[in-house]
Amino acid sequence: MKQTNNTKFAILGLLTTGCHTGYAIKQMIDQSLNHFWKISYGQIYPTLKQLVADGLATVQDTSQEGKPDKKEYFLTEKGEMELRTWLQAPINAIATEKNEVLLKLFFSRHQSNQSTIIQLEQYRQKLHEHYHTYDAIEKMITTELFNKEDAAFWLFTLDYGKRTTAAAMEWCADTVQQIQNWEEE
Amino acid sequence: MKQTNNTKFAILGLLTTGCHTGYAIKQMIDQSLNHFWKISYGQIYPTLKQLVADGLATVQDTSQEGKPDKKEYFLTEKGEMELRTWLQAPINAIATEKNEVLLKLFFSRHQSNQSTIIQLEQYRQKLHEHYHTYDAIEKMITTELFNKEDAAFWLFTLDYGKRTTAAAMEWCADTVQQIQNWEEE
DNA sequence: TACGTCATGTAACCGGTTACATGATTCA
DNA sequence: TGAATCATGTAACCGGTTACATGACGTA
Repeated sequence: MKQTNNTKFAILGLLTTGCHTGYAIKQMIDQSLNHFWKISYGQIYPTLKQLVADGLATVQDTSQEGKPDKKEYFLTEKGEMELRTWLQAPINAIATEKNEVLLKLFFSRHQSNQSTIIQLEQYRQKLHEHYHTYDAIEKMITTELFNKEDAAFWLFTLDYGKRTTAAAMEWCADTVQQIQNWEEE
Repeated sequence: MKQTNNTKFAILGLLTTGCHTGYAIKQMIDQSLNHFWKISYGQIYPTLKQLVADGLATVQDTSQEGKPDKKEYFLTEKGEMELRTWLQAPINAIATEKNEVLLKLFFSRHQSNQSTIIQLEQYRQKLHEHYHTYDAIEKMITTELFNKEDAAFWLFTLDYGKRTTAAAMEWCADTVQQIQNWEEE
């Protein structure tokens, strides 16, 4: 029994945010949803086609000046209803995120403490970069003129990213510290 | 160009923790690695077979009293080397974890604030349960006699889970609070 | 005899990425 | 003429789950 296909709803939702082409959807995902959802063209275009087939969206060929033609998709009423129904449906179990660093740490008695520390420091560095990305997106949303109603929710998702990333960074620092303390004994 | 196949290394690593059968590996994963890695039998058994084919492990049929026969796998020296090499290899980019709650929140202007709050509360409840699971595993590791060298690292991974979960729970509470404040204006 | 645990395995399916193909338009 | 951006699309592949099949052994 399958349950998810949340990607379909991600696209359904993005069609309400001013994105109406596969290309625009992809850009939006890479810019703003990147920290909790990502989709490739290999999914986007077939899904859009499917939405039309299911009567959840309509297409329309549009020619532009100075740019190639594009296909614009718009939600139908049925599509909007589908989105709202999904929004209210209870969430499934929290997905297990695969964490390569934790997996390595789990088996780290097989390597030197120094090697483990290097891994943790590298991880912290990456988390740090992520954190700054969140900051940058946050500034973009607050300064550029987006739909104000959407913006509040988008900032919430960024806050989530910042908080959990900050917690992970602290953990990194503390764990490195603890391993270093072993050495001194 | 593929990169990962970390699952192979997860199994390689688990063979050093006292697990020597596919069944035991599965149990270990469900009990202790569940929050950052999970593997189904559909991957375990074929992978074990592959490890032997690649000379990274050996098999041996063992009959037990009072239990069915089993196949015991042991790392070869080549297998141990493979594990150590992987441990020291730099981590790839941090994987994007798909978060259904954040996805819904992102589009939540399409539903009532009350519905959004319900979702967030349900999420917080699930995080809460996860937190208690971490606590339980932590107690198990500290009380039962495990390899002490392994135990320290295992506790680090649990600490990570607890800290990031705690941060997420706080975010939930604060976000609900903010949405409720809107109503009062 | 039926249930629970221990134990091994695989075929079908599915969500998703990667790599590739194509082509319009603009600008340096 | 060649690079950058805008734009659409798909076939091959892959990691992984699900559902199913099988069976030994102990215990109620």
